[in-house]
Amino acid sequence: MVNSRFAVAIHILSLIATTSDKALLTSDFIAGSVNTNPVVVRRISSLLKKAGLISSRKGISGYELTKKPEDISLYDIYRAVEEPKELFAIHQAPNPACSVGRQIGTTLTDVFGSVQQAMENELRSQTLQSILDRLK
Amino acid sequence: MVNSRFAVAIHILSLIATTSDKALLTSDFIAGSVNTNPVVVRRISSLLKKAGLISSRKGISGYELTKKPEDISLYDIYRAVEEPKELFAIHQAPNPACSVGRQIGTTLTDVFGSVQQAMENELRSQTLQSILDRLK
DNA sequence: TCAGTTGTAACTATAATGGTTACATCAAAT
DNA sequence: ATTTGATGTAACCATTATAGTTACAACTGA
Repeated sequence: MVNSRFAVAIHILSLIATTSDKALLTSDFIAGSVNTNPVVVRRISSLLKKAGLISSRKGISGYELTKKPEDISLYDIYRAVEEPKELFAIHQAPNPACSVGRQIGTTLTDVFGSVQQAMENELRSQTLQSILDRLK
Repeated sequence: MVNSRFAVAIHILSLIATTSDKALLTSDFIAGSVNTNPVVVRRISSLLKKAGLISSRKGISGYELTKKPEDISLYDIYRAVEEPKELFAIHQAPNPACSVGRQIGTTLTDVFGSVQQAMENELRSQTLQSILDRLK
């Protein structure tokens, strides 16, 4: 497998959304639920904070959502924790002396772009609230 | 970037489809167009061959498509060269003592599955022929 | 002042990937 | 038959991404 940051981010946000006593939500506590190291939680929380999805203050325990769960799409979360890289890489510098080599780059950019669009549209169609509904 | 096998596979198949003199299609020649090492080409060709998309014979130069370009979907190519792994990984062993931890696994499997479906459907909707059309 | 927490830098182990060398195997031309 | 040139594949290396970990500065409230 490649990368579980997205999954962990959703886990973290779900915990925050469903825990009424916010002071319980230390990175240690969250790490216990995710089953990882507290620093991993703080690292991902830091990304979610930069993206404006949660708030926290140094020295004080507790994280809070800054938006309602129905206003946080999975796309928002995805963009918060993933590098803005493409789904599929395109090999560098194909031979411009070859007809295929000359045009494959832009062609693949277009095609891969439409695939990525399809994926991102699906991510946009679901929210943290949809996740919470499924958890019940 | 992560993985350009898919892009290289499409490049290889496009070259095979558009080259009339099949004997020209050595791994060396293809590598010259892709701008990589011939072994990389043979490695990916081997996967395409296992998937039944092309044919070749040891000792004889030349690769050939075994199907018409309109009958090779991008999904077929994708499946030929990518490990059957999920788009997003799910963290292992979340805490079953926690309500979220207990249910997040199946929830994420469902949600990520629908996202992957969306992506794969888009891949199924395009073929090698659509790529060739764009190359003109 | 002190205990507990977040934020972050730094290091490590692991895994995936692409490039490379090497070589066995095979087919066709000579 | 020998030689030449090709595919098929194993093996190794360098690079990169990731998750886990240790360490510690900065901060808050008791």
